Amino acid sequence: MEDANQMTVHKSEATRKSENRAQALVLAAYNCIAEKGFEGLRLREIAEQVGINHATLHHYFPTKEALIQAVVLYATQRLAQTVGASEGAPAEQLRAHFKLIRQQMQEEPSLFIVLTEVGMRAQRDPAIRAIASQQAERWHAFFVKILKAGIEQGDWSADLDAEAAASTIVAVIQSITLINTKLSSVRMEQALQQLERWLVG
Amino acid sequence: MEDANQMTVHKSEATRKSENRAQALVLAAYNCIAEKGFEGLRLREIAEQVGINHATLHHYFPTKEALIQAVVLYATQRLAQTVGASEGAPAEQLRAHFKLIRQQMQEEPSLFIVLTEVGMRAQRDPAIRAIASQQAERWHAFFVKILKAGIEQGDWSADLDAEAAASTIVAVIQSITLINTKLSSVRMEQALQQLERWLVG
Amino acid sequence: MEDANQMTVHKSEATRKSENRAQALVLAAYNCIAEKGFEGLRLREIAEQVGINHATLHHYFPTKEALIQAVVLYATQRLAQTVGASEGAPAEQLRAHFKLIRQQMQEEPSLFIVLTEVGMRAQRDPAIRAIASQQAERWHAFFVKILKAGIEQGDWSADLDAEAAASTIVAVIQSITLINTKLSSVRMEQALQQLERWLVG
Amino acid sequence: MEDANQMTVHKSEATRKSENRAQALVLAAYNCIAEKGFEGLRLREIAEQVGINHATLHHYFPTKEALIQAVVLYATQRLAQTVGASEGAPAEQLRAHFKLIRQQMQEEPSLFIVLTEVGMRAQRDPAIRAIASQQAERWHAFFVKILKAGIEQGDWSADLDAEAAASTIVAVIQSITLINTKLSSVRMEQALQQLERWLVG
DNA sequence: CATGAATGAGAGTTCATTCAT
DNA sequence: GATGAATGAACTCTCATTCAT
Repeated sequence: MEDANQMTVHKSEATRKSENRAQALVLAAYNCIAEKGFEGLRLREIAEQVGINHATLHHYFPTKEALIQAVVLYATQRLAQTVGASEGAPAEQLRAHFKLIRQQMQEEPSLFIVLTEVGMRAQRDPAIRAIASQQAERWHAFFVKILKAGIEQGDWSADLDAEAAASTIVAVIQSITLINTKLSSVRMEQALQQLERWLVG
Repeated sequence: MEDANQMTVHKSEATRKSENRAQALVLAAYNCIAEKGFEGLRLREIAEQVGINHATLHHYFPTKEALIQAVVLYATQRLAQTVGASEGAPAEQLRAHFKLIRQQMQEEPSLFIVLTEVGMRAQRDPAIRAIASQQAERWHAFFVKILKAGIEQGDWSADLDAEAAASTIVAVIQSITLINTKLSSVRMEQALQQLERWLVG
Repeated sequence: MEDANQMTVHKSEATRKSENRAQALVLAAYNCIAEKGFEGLRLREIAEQVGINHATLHHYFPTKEALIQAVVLYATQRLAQTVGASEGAPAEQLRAHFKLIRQQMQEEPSLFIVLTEVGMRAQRDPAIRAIASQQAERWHAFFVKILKAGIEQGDWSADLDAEAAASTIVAVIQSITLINTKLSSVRMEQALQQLERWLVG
Repeated sequence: MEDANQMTVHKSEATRKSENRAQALVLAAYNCIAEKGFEGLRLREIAEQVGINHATLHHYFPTKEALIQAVVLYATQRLAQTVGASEGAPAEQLRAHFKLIRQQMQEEPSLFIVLTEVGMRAQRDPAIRAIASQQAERWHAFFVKILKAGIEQGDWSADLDAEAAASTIVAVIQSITLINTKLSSVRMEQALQQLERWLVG
């Protein structure tokens, strides 16, 4: 521990600056993807936003792919922060979680846009799939755990298939930002509420 | 008259050949998008697959955008064919419809992949949004109609919000192909089944 | 003669239509060049303006070059119509001619624009040079004839170099439409008037 | 400090090399335009002449238009160098200036060819017009100044309209290279001499 | 004569990546 | 680490021309 700390402290000046810059690049790329999708991601633009030369970017991320993977990791981890913190009875947890997600969707819809982009890309890119599906599994497991606990405590009927219900929840949330017209965002809100009603009355 | 007719026939042969070509191009582009996404769509490749010079492609579709729009129209219309043909009692219709979609998903998952790509692109491209959202609305309306009929006939509780439930259904279906790992496709299957259970017991 | 006439008469229905169309194409090309220069001349556009298919254009003019040469001939001949019709005393003729040119420049500046384009192209294209320089010579000769007649009649000093003065006149007229800003068009008007003053007081 | 200076020197070496490249590209484009006009300007060819990849050209000039504007600036500035350096009495200045221009025309007729191309293009391209007309104005003003000074000193009659005469001079010079046949170049020489005779006897 | 279809050559432009400094 | 310069591969799109019908 001490060693690790010392090392961290020791390297901090150079390393932290480097990490900050890497993080700044990831953030800029993240925003760019939210706005224009992977299709619109340009390394020169990202570098410019962070205020460095585009060639310098390659010191932090050797290839475009490497930067993208960092963005994928960042996005999935941000979602993970939303997950897992809730407490209380299972039904209560679920309600709280839905609330958190609805908040997040309103405050920062870009996260869900990026996650959808990531999902599409994961279909084609195994490296990204590895990162994304791991996170999806974790999320799914989170819901399963709550649902099972709820079934045990009688919150839900023993007939409820926890695995299936968790899948549905994840599916709905994942599709939530797919279509972004005002009309559709109303639709998506309705969908989430309906899910809640089915599950937690 | 006969001559004129013959000419007409003659023309229609040429026209049909031309339309076939255009359709072949749309199909090739459709498959390409299913495989690699919009990001991986290359006009030269499409032309090559159809067996024509890439310049000839511009004879049928003046710009890449025009070709893409044709693909979007084709994909949404293919989905539309699945919708609407069902008969019987509302709950039965819904069940039949879910079955059709599950079949389609297994027989031709590419359709749903393309539709998701279209959904993403619709966020940024108004022309595509116009095509896609129109179709989404039609689909949503289709479910609302069934659900309302079912509520009237007592298939579902009067408490069920038809609009919201329809939104949920569309959301789940739309997200169904987002993650395509074998594991996840099991998940999506589960999600659809869960939906069915909630709705039609 | 009779034969020629008969042939002309005989062919007139088909031939005249054909010639009309060829003429229409030349006119359309002429206007296009006046607007956008040779650089902006597109066969498809010309054909469309005349209302025929672009492939059909090649029945009238086998190549783009052939059409351009026809335009060059047309433009130089239009200028020739302005030249040569004047009558009266030499100084009077010159004055009248300047007046005509000033009129033409105001009524149809495009002619002079096209002629300048032709002049530039003649530098590079021998076929065009042959057409254009022949006309320029004719024009120059026209001024020389007037000036010499005027010198004989005492309108101008015997010191006046008719050849040189004619060259100056042609040069000024040719440059007249080169720069087209409002300011410049004032300048060009001044230049013509100054020439007149020098020559005819 | 020395280090910093060295760095500055170092940088200037790189900068100078870069500027040389840019200048070389402008020169190559200039020559190309002189030979084939704007119509015949091909970026790949220019890059090849300078010995770089055509993509590298875009490092120096982001678009073709930018390169063209640089050529326009270069050509007008070269002409400007001829203008303005003369000394002595007005009539003498004018004579000297005509001599300079005649020299320049013989030594490097391409400058005048390019300037004419620029003039044509200025009609359609506002950005080029801004550059070119500014230079034309400067040139015109130069002649006006000389002529007015000459009128004051009695070199020319007070009747001479300095503005108009200056316009004529500019017009003649501008048209000088329009037609380039040997015959015509004799004509242009004559035109310039006639102008001189009218003005400075 | 007229046309839609097809083509080849080539245009300007983009962009991730590499490399010497 | 940082940078400007350079590159190659690929992109979409244009256009005069040809040809079968």
